[in-house]
Amino acid sequence: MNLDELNERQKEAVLLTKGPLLILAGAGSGKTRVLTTKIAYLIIEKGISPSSILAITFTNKASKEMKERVNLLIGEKTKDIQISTFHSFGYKIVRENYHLLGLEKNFSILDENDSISLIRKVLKKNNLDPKHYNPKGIKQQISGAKNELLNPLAYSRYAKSYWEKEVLKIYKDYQQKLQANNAVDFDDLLMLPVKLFKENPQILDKYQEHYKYILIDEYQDTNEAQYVLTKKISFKYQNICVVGDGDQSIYGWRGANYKNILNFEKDYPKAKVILLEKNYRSTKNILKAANNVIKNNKLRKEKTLITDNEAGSKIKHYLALDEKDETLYVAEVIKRLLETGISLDEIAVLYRTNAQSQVFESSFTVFNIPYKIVGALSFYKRKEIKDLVAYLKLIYNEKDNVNLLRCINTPRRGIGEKTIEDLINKAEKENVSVFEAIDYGKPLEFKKMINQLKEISKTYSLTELVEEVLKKSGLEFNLKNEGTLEANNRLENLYEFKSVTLEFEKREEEISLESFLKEVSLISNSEELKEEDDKVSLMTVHAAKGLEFEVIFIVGLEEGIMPHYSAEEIGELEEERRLFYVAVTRAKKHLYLVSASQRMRFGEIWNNNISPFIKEIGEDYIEGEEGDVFYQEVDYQVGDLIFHEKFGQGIIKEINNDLLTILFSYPYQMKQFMKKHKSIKKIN
DNA sequence: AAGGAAGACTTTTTT
DNA sequence: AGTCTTCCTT
Repeated sequence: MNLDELNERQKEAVLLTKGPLLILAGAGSGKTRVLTTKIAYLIIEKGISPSSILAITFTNKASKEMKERVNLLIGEKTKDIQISTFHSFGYKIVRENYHLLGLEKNFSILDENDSISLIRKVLKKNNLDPKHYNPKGIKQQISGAKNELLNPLAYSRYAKSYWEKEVLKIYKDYQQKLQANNAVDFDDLLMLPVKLFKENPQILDKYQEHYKYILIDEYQDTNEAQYVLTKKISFKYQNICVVGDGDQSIYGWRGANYKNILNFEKDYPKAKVILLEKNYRSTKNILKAANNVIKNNKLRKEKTLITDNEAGSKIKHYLALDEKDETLYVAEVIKRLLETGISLDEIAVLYRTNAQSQVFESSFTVFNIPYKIVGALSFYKRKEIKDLVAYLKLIYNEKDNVNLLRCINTPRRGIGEKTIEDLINKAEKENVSVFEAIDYGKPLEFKKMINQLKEISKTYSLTELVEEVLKKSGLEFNLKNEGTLEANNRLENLYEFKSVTLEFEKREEEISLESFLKEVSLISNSEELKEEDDKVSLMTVHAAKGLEFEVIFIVGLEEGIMPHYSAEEIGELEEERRLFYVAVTRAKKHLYLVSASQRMRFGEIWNNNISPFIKEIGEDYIEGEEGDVFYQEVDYQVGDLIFHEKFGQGIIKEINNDLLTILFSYPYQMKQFMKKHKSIKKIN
């Protein structure tokens, strides 16, 4: 194998195939290349069987990319390698051993919202007021416990405060409900395998023999459960290679413990450590800015990235009036960049919270800038899709009460609250599932329908099953009848779901309701919006991790947004700084930072200060847009004549603060511009 | 049981 | 500001 394209350190990391290895890889230092090359090297040069390699990533996107890149190196053998996310790997183990974990074969996976609604039910049953016992907060608490591998018993020893003791009660009930539903939640997918291995050493041994070579990406983001899981599997052969960067640890809030990376050498005394500090991605300016920012973190291992790349242009900062102006600025710069030959897919806009995407969506639509939202409110979280999936999940696992309750009266079929309550009570008394408890009236009609669909699911294809569900359930009929714009939209989404199943049937070898539901449950992002699309990417900084773009806009750089107002302790603030660091290091050539001095939040206007992180960059590497055309302040009046580079001559019809409404001649008509927009000039 | 109105809550980030 | 929940009326 030709390793000439790797630098010495990278080569070393690839060649070291035996024993524990920690690769501390700075941003843009080619760690994915190292990982994929290493996998190929193991197979081609070392003759390791692909099936004995386990490569773990955090996101589906990352695992998909790894598969693609390994595939380029070794071709179809790739499919024998276990490349998956932690959760997906956990699912595999649980499925292979369901009987030892108190589950039936067709167990369901409850997503975040399913879990929360289950907690709501537990609260209701215990007569606890959801206003006082915030279901989401309790979910987080339980989730935190599970990530620390605390089952209710262990948690009872740990729980000290009044609040924790209250949570404990709910946790216990919640676990029971899960069991009764023949269901697991996301966290169980990590926790159950560990439980399995603790209780069954011979099974652990089987997995240890199977996966002799283990590679883990983004190791700084592992939580206790993930840490213990991989430690157990790798313990026998100790061929474990982990890659990470403490400076990019941004998942502390979901239990990630970047100390796992610091402790690696303690866990594996024979561990080798390789440092990758050479950056191949960014310009010197961008990299120096990033270094300057991150060095303000006290709780870190010293590391300085260097690059041979050119100095590049300075980072730009623009102070927008408000969130609308922010989008106008970005849109304008994008238009300008396109003229210099940069293409849309080389540009990304990064923000702290999903909610910030909305303004960009509307502006980009107006300005005719094609965009795609990466991650975010996904297709699968839409109401109509969740309804449809609820039917599928119920068909697959009739004990899944959560999904039964979701669809039993959706669309409305005259099964009201009282009826449902009676059914739940009956089920509880008889110790059966709600589905089983149904024996008369309208619910019985529903039950018969589901049973029919069950039969259908045995012989029909997935897509045909979906069609039947849409027909028999009345989902389709009701939306068609409604006829509103929104209903049509929902209907389209349901039809779109058929292309999801079609695509799945084409792609996968093993087509079953089971494998399909697994994928739907674990892929929460509507990720594949066709990568090759030439569009600007909009995403959260979290979603941007691992990606790179020629041009990056980081928007909403205000105190309260980034750093987020919820970050109070020093540790949390440092995580916000790492987040900013991750954002900055996504940029290859051009980096634009934008803050808005005013922003609408929760329907209120907020005045925020500029993010302190911007000052940390250092004056040498950043310049304000003040000197730029964006800051020409001209006194405009209604009736003034304007010249626009594209629309020609126009006249100001209205002035609203900094917004001009200008009437252009045919065929352009009325358009609105910010006063300081560079494309317009006053004609004297 | 359904539909509409008032009211609460949201927006941290993901599997 | 927009969505989701709960309450109230029919």
